[in-house]
Amino acid sequence: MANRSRRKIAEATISRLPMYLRILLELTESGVAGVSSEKIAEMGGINAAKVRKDLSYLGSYGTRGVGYEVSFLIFQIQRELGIDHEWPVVIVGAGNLGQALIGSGGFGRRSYPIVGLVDIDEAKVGSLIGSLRVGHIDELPALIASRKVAIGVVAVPGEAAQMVADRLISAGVTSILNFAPIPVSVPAGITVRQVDLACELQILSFHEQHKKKVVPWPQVLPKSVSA
Amino acid sequence: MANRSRRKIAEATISRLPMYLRILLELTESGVAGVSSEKIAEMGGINAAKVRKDLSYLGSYGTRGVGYEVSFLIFQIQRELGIDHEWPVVIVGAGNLGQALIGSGGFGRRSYPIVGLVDIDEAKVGSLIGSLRVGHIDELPALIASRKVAIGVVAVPGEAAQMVADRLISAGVTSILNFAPIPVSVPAGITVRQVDLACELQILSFHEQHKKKVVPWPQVLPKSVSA
DNA sequence: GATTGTGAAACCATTCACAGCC
DNA sequence: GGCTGTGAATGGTTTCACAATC
Repeated sequence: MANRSRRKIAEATISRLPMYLRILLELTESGVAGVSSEKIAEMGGINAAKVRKDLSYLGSYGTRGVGYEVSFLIFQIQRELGIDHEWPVVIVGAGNLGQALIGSGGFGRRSYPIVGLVDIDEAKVGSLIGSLRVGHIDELPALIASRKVAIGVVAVPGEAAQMVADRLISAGVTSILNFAPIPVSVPAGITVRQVDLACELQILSFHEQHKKKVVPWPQVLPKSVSA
Repeated sequence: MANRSRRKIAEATISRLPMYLRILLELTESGVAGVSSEKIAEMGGINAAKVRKDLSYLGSYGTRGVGYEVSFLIFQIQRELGIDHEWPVVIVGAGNLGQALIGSGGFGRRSYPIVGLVDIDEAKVGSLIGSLRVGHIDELPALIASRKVAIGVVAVPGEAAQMVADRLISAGVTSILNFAPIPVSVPAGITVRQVDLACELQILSFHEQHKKKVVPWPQVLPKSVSA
């Protein structure tokens, strides 16, 4: 409630909010109640001034001379990220990747219940993965409408990605998380995020190569957060 | 050979090189030989001036009035990314995610052969995943030395990530791609990239939430590339 | 006429440094 | 004394706009 129409949060800050949230949840689980920007910075591998500036976008929720209250910050970040309520998601593609996303638990736990898993392959339809029954892709419109799904996850091979995205959108989804290596195009108003696992490897080998040639040894590259 | 000690490539540019490579490979497969910055920009969902500036870091390989030669650009980008030769990788963790990374093919194909898959769980050791035998984590040092592995992939639950990273590093790896939701800390000289699948979802729900409240409809958010 | 390559301008993000507060 | 919050300084990225080239 406090911060409706505060100054606009910088895009770079938004991309770090999930990291802060992860760190704070970790602290909470270890029973820590208060934390300084210095400590958060160290845990995240970034600089303390950045932490303070980022957190100040949420509002002035720290106490000078003391630090931040962990549980209160968690609440504020969750609210900002839109996860003070749940976001049911549908996964298209019951292959290895789809299964990994379900199995990893990172999705279902905390705010993103997986309410449907569908595939185009008749052979997979009806089988069970974890406690989820694999549905047919034709069930998408009904599923999305009945469970009020806003976010669809594309976990299919590249060739099928555009088709799947189109079907998700026409079924009513307004955001897409795409794990296929081919970007999909979408009409205005639909948000897409593209995750390419191999791309991360390429950036890594770039640095690896140049480490050897340019800076022989003691260089600390910042840890990077995806996106 | 042409561009040793050209001006330093911007970090933001590096993060887009994998995208350009993907686009160019796609073009090549459709038999297209020449391309303009405009076309690349359109396919990547970005602005043409950015494409030109990015590509100019590699050298002046375009022809004014004409455009770029696809195959030559591919060669240059691959060289810059360090994938004119192969980078053998080891994956630690034979769970769903490890299997998905192997199965997706995006790794093994093109320059990153998976030369080892190990797990700490004795029950999994010895089983076959695709054509790979699952090894025991104790085999890491031998594997890394004999196959000259520089990059290790961490695909284990968060609790185990730091331990796995430490073992990879002491076995001789100098870069780590971490899929566990907990960042690992490493000594200077070791490069880490952190990929958090749930983090992408959180950013998506942030935009989803604010789309409704702030910008009601026609807004095109740029597609984003992970990292 | 078309398209690149690149200075210069505009914009955004990070870091510094310190006043303000506990 | 310790730590936050934030203006100001710095550094990096994107976009513009146009001369150079084919």
